[in-house]
Amino acid sequence: MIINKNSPYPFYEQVVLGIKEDIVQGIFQPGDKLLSVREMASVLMLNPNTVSKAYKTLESEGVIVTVRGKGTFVSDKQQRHYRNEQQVGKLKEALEKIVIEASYLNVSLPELQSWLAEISEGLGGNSDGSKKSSEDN
Amino acid sequence: MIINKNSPYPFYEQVVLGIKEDIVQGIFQPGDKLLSVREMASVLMLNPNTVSKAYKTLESEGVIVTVRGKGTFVSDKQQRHYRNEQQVGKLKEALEKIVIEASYLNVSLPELQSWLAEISEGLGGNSDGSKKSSEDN
Amino acid sequence: MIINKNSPYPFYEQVVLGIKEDIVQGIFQPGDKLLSVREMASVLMLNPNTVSKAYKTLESEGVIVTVRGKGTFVSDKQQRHYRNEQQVGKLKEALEKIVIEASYLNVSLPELQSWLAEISEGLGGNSDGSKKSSEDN
Amino acid sequence: MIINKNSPYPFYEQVVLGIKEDIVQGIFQPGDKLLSVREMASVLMLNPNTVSKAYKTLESEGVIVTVRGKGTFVSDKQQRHYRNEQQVGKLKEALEKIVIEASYLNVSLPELQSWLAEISEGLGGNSDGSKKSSEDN
DNA sequence: GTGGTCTAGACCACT
DNA sequence: GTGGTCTAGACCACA
Repeated sequence: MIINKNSPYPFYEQVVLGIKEDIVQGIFQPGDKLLSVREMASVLMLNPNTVSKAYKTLESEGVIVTVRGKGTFVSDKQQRHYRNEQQVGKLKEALEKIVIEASYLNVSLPELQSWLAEISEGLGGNSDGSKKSSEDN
Repeated sequence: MIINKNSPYPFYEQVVLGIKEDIVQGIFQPGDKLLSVREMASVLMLNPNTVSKAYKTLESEGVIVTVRGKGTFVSDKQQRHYRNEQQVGKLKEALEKIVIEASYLNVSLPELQSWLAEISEGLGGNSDGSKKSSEDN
Repeated sequence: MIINKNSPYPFYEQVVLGIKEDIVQGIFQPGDKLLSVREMASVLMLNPNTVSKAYKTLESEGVIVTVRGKGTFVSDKQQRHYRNEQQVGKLKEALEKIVIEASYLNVSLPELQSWLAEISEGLGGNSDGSKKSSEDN
Repeated sequence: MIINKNSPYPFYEQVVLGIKEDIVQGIFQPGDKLLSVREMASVLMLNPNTVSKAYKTLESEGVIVTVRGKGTFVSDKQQRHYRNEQQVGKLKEALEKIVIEASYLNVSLPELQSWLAEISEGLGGNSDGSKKSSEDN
């Protein structure tokens, strides 16, 4: 995971997304222990408060669970993979925004579609146990 | 155009997006005069400064042009439709974020693809003169 | 004289400058009669109020004089060519601003100097009677 | 930096220019942290919003970068020193205006040239590390 | 009438 | 602490 300090996205959101990405890719499996807030902060060169906020966000979304005195773990699949229609709505809205912006940047629909396929391919929605290398994250 | 006062997006960004959407849909044509800052503010129940900020943002993106003492107008297509690769990169990144979130919400790739098609259809990249009713905005 | 309706400069200032330019170039001589406000407005496709404001500005600077019932005339040289140190100060300040901006645009000093020479050449500070064609103004 | 509250230039533009000047003179170096919006506002006796607007303008020009929650910093030279021909055109136009006004104030070309040399000397396009005192600002 | 600038003061997100 | 957003209301320049 890399934090882009010049990104318009807040650091903590980048952490949230990065961890989700790792889980989607199967790098992290349910039950795996995450780095502690301090370790993660050290690795990413962020303020521990920032990492803490990210963990809290993930926990509120049910993605991870914190066990006092033990650490933070990736929660079970069932717990996270429920379909919140409200959030689905937001997602659709975000996609709509992208389509409008794309139109302004001369990015065609087929191009968007190919991006979509390409990204999905890259993430590899593999929910099986095959881990991917994460050396450069 | 409706401003969602509970949205996490700033009002002025919603205005920016809304106007872009109207232009993409052909409701606004190049050369058309937008509502004045005050009128728009009144219609949307926003502070004129907020609308002004949106207009300035759109102007800096080349979407509209303001003529002092006259008003604000939709600029010519040629002027806005250049392809800024940096912004295209951002767009792709945003799409990536969506794919990850989708995976989390149990939204499948085919579903995303169908959304994409559906949204594009709805906007209808019609660059001809046929205006669409704006009732459904 | 051409009014650039997309220029950041106000129309009336462009008119002021344009007339001064014509006088500097010798197209207008002391005593010459200017177009009436209405004629000038018609020629330049401007609102008469705008031209009127330009004329008033020029008159307050002593560049032209208005004779009631007769029209507006270029004033005598002596009257206009006095050296107002306050305005000279402003001029110097404006030049300073240009130098700073130039530095930001990678425009070197020699380049600025050559521009200066070139522009002066173009205007041709000819105070003799030789008129220049003004067809394209 | 001094804000002239009687100047025809907007405050925020004066701030923009003043900061650029400081950078050109080497008082501010790439990476240096600017005063916070509130501090600068306090020092200049302006409203924070006005300073904020200046900072945003500078950021949009690539002169400075803001890091959320951290502050505002002078950006790297490479990032800002690209040559935008459109802006160069504006610069030339501004110089032209000055030449015309100069002619009206009996300021000769040689005098303008000496001003130019003098100003450049004063700013001293020193890109080395030698800071200048800012007492005379 | 138009948009542009400025102020004062509030609240929020981020570090 | 930082900057970002929003409001309310004032004044000005321009057409």
